[in-house]
Amino acid sequence: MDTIHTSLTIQEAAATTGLTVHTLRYYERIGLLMPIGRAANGHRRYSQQDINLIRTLNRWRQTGMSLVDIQHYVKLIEAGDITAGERRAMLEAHRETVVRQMEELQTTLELIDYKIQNYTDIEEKQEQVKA
Amino acid sequence: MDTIHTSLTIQEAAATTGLTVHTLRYYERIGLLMPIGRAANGHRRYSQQDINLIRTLNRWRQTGMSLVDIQHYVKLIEAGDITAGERRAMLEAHRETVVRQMEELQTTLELIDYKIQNYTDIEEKQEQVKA
DNA sequence: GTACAACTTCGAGTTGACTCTAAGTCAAGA
DNA sequence: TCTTGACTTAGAGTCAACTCGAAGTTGTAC
Repeated sequence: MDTIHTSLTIQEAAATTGLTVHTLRYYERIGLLMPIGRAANGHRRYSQQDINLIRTLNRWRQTGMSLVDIQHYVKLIEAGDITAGERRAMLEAHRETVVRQMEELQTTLELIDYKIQNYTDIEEKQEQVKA
Repeated sequence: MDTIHTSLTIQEAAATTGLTVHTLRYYERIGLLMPIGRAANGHRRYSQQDINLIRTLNRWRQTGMSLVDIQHYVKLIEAGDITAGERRAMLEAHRETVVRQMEELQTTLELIDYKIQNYTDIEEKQEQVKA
């Protein structure tokens, strides 16, 4: 049966978000996700909105925001538009850390390229000796 | 006494590398750093070469290379020029992960800016209501 | 000569973020 | 009906990377 589902099971949610079912339940348990809707049998059903939120939170996670801070961010969302200013402030702070990370990665990239060149030179010298 | 020291104490090494003295000793203990030279009293003395290596390893760390992989990298350095090819391979692999991280950060940056704009719009609407 | 601070080792404890297990419920298929 | 497999909860276990504490040594400052 190819149900046109507007909501996803936990397996499907895991598949589309790249998290595991364990992690999805864990996130909900620690209050990082608002309680997810349930089917008649008690099983979780993830709405498209849930999925979008999870994708967003996952981006914050993967760029170094802690679970505690993300928790706070979600609380702000739940509290409604009145918290828009505070949410903006959080994102502006996170923006700074993202920019700093990019700078560090850029510097590291240059170091890597420099060292790769060094190692390549050494390898070429070794080839010459053999020849 | 302003000694012109060519080598640094563990405190000084911590200060210039941004690591803690605990972490410096920990790194040495797990074999991530080759044994550091000692003064007559048994205290560690970090040479400029040690400091340079620590700075480099710290870059690999802060861009996501695991301690186990860094350990391996240091072993290769200790083994000399013969390992240049393997070191180059490691750095080429790490280069890939660094580039991927940068891409992810860039995407996240765009999402952050989009959301900051959203929140700013909401805040402006709230100002209008008050006025 | 004794207090003090900085060092030493070794092992234990902590933190953040999962990850897994046990025990149980429930619906669909053979 | 019985098995199978996905789901549920609560709590325990794991892992990487530190981080700290205890007990002891040493070198300068008063």
